[in-house]
Amino acid sequence: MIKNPDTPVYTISTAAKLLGISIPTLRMYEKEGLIVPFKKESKQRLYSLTDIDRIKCIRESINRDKISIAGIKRILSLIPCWDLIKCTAEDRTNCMAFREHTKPCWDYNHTTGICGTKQCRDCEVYLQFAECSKIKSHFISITLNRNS
Amino acid sequence: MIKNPDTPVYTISTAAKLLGISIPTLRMYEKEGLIVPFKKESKQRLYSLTDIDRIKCIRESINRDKISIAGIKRILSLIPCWDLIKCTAEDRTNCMAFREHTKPCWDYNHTTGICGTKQCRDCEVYLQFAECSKIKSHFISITLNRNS
DNA sequence: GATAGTTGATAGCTATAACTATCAAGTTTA
DNA sequence: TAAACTTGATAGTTATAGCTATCAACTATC
Repeated sequence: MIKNPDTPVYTISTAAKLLGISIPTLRMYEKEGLIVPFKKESKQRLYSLTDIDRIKCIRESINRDKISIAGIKRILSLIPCWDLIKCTAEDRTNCMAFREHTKPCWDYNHTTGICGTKQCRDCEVYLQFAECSKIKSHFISITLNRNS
Repeated sequence: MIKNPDTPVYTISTAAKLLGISIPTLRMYEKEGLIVPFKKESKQRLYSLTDIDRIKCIRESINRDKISIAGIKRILSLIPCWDLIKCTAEDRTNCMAFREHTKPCWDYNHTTGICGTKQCRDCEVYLQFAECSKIKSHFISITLNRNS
């Protein structure tokens, strides 16, 4: 029996039911680069429990906090991925996710560096920031744990 | 002849003309906590050249980038003010701007710590992030200059 | 002291972001 | 092999965010 919350198990229809939203909405979030569901070879999407929680968080930002999707994308683009996965200086200068601030790193097509070697869905950057509030607390720990 | 771009010189009507927007819009941005114009004793507002540029930047985020005002507020709330002005640990735990992530630090009523001693408008945190793109580049310099 | 600007506040407009319904074609499952 | 899903895509709906007009009262400026 699978208990790992990161294992993709829910089809798009069950995910939509669990969240109380429509299927096209889930596809839109994906097209906007907010989520990266698992995809079978047949292109069928599967969502994990963490995915469901991530989408709940996105919906709270949109509905309760009135943050637009473009706003969420910019916020996610601020995650210091280069620091988490320890990019080389060369990796960084070649990386659009490092230079821009329009969308999350996992919405770029990475070919070089560490990002070229793994699926963004399985990357610690994606996994670590499923919850929205983690972003600020990450910056707090970065600044406070720094030895200046 | 005054050349300092931070000196408040423009009335609200000239600021509105320079930006091509209405006066109520400028007052709304202020009410939302996006800007902190100088106020004379008579409550009359005065805007500096830096203020004008700051508002231009806000308008680009809203109109071109489709980021909502609530989204801009959350982004500005991520600025590590505690790190810039070197808050004490006690200051931080008492500070809502440190604990929350809903609006910029300069939109809180600070009474204790360093923030209780000066006007937010004159604070380096406010002055340093007049330009939107400065936020990500600040995080970049924090992470890259860290001696781990 | 009269004209032009300011203040805060309320009410109304409008463009559009977020979402859903529906489609034909393909895939899964029993 | 049929029923129930899925896929991507387009077109339509709706709530509301962002903005403006306008108000009476107050303040600046000449």
